[in-house]
Amino acid sequence: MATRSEQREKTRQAIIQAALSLSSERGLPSLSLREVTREAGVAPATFYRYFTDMEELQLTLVDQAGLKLRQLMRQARTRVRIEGSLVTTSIETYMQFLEQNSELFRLLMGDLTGGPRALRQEIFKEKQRFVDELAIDLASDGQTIALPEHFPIISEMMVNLVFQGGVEALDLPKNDRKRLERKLEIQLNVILAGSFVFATQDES
Amino acid sequence: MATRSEQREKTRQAIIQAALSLSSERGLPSLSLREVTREAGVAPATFYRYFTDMEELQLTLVDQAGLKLRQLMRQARTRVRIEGSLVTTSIETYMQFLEQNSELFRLLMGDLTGGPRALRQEIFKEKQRFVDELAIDLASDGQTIALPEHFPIISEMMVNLVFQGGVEALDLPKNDRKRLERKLEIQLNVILAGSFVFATQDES
DNA sequence: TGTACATCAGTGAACGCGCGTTCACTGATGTAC
DNA sequence: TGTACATCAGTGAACGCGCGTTCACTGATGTAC
Repeated sequence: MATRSEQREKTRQAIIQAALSLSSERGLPSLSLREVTREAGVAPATFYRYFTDMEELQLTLVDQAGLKLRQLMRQARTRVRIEGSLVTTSIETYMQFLEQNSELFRLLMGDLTGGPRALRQEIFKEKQRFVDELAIDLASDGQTIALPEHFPIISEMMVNLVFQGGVEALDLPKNDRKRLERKLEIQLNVILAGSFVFATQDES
Repeated sequence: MATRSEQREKTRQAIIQAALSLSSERGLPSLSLREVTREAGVAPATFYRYFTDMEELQLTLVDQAGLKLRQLMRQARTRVRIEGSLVTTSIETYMQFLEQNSELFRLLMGDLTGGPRALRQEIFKEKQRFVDELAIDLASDGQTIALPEHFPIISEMMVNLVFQGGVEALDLPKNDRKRLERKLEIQLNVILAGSFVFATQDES
């Protein structure tokens, strides 16, 4: 039935998924190899057919999370340019992603600040890529008015705030999340208003 | 020489310090009891004279970190009101604290987003207290102009951004930190400018 | 000050356990003819 | 299609190790008289 390579990929994903779902309760770094393989339904030794050690699995997870998030947000911002309100649409999309990929996401944020050094740097790079893309989109969308050198800075503000807000949202019940969405909206609008002021105040 | 209670306190602090300094390399949650006592120079069994388990030690560390940070920042903001520039002084003070207490700090941020649930909530409360205090200070300092209902929101923005920036600063060399300080300054000023706009735009 | 007793911070040995890692293996899938 | 052999995903048993926790103990500090 299943070809060898299909089966291989299936097992690989089972291990990754197991690590992901276990990591949402306790942190990634404190997961044991045996725990993960047990959750995945394979023998401990099987792990070594796919990863050299736990650290490699962690890096894989981070890559995967970052990739997925960036794809989704990029696409969201494209949609924004067609539909209208940048702020509202972006936040809604982000929150949707958050609900569907909460483990992936908590992992990304948690290890950004608290994990082992190597992991932190990897995640930071991932976040930076994300900020860069947003800066480009903001600069080219025509709605956002800011000093040219401020685009990377306000992008970073937005990403930091939305990410931080998002990760806090995970621990909240549904209706509190709506309130948080509105708060994020205000925050982003404050930033847009502020950057507008800087861009227009002293035109010589 | 040393009284019993002095000695007791000294050992307690040795354990706490050991956990702190070990936690900066790998996360708090993955520290073992034996590791900590080894680093502290006491027998494993001694641990139980001070804490019921590792979780209690973790909560102690978080409390301690939060307390120390809030004290320092409050005092910094008082100084601000005397000296002048809120933004510059606050950031400088914060960065100073960061350098002197980097472990304490990374711990606070790391477990805010990635640690076990109980720990996350404890740290979140700590951060919220911090945001509340800033909101009060901003509202009463006369320099900051914003809609009344925006004070808590912009306080949270500031705290989130500065905390996030700070924790990233820990991995940077000294001179890059200066650049980061300047970036944070711009970010806070953008927020202040933005909140000003909202407060003044449609006065009916 | 000196003596007898109480307190209690810190210990060392022991326990059972889950861990990461290795290795020779099994048996299903894939390939060559 | 059928047969013989190669590949290789997955395994089960075994290893030595550090872990958390317990317990009866030691000996210095504190207290009462």
